[in-house]
Amino acid sequence: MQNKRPFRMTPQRAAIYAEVQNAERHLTAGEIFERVRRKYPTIAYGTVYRTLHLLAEHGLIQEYTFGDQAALFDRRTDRHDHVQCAICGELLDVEVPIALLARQVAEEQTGYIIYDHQTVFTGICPSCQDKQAAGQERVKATTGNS
Amino acid sequence: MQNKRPFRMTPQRAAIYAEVQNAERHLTAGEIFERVRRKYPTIAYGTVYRTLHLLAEHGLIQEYTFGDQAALFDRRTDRHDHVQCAICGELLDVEVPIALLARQVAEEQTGYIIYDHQTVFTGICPSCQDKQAAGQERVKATTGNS
DNA sequence: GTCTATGCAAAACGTTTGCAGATAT
DNA sequence: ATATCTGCAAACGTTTTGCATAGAC
Repeated sequence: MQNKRPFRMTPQRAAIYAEVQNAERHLTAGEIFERVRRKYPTIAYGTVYRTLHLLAEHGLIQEYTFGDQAALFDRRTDRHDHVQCAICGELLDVEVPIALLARQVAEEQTGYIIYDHQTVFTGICPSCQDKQAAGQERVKATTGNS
Repeated sequence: MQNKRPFRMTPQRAAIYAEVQNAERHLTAGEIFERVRRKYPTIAYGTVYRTLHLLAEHGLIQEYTFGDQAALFDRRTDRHDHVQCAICGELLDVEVPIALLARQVAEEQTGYIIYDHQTVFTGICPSCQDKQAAGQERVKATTGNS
């Protein structure tokens, strides 16, 4: 099922892979490009994209696209879901064990053979909840509203 | 919560809305543009995009982006999930009633307040299952494999 | 010597935007 | 009159691609 053509782990590719592994969060290709460029100032955008897709094809990283934003790359290679804050955009991993039940329902309804799924929860993160609460206080303190 | 600035239902906007309503499946902005252009040959891409976003803001249609493909517009305005065929790309609506349980789990794990979610199931549609089966037959009939 | 990878630059793609003229209230 | 809407064209951000050079096996 996987592309088994031999591929070389060149220094550039290793650096790109390392950035994904060491990232504190999911990064866009552009962010990875910027970070890798610190060590390889001549690296090209095209190389970064080609490498990220190569790594994803070989199952070493995962690529996600949420909404109309730039694609994000994830060091995790196992299936998991995400929550995203509608205000600040923060994106977190989350484990929601509903796979079997949900897939069965989907298969029965459609006749498809389902082998994967992805859920994105949208909400408000704790930090933005606090900011909202503070905002409400401020509104109450001044006037009703205009 | 909704933009209540008055907006005019111009002939162009009505035509765009009608195409989304009458579509046999989810359409991209480009497809909607092509279809509306049959009646309004001078309509501009920009008008189509602006109108689709306007309609979505007012809750008259919904916009989805899956993977890195172009955004799709849906006449349905209620929450529902989707299955997509990994081979032919067909995209279908599906109803998977796991909302409350899944959201609770996500909220507990992250501290977020969740108010929406979207699941995309990936699999193989009945038609592509048949084609695959036929392909397997052909392979067996000729040789083991090269 | 042959195949693969890189850098560069241009192009492709979907989408958004500034603006002047047209249209509606 | 005043505000909104349209068409046009240019710009935008992301991603892909062609090609010549460089490097690995």
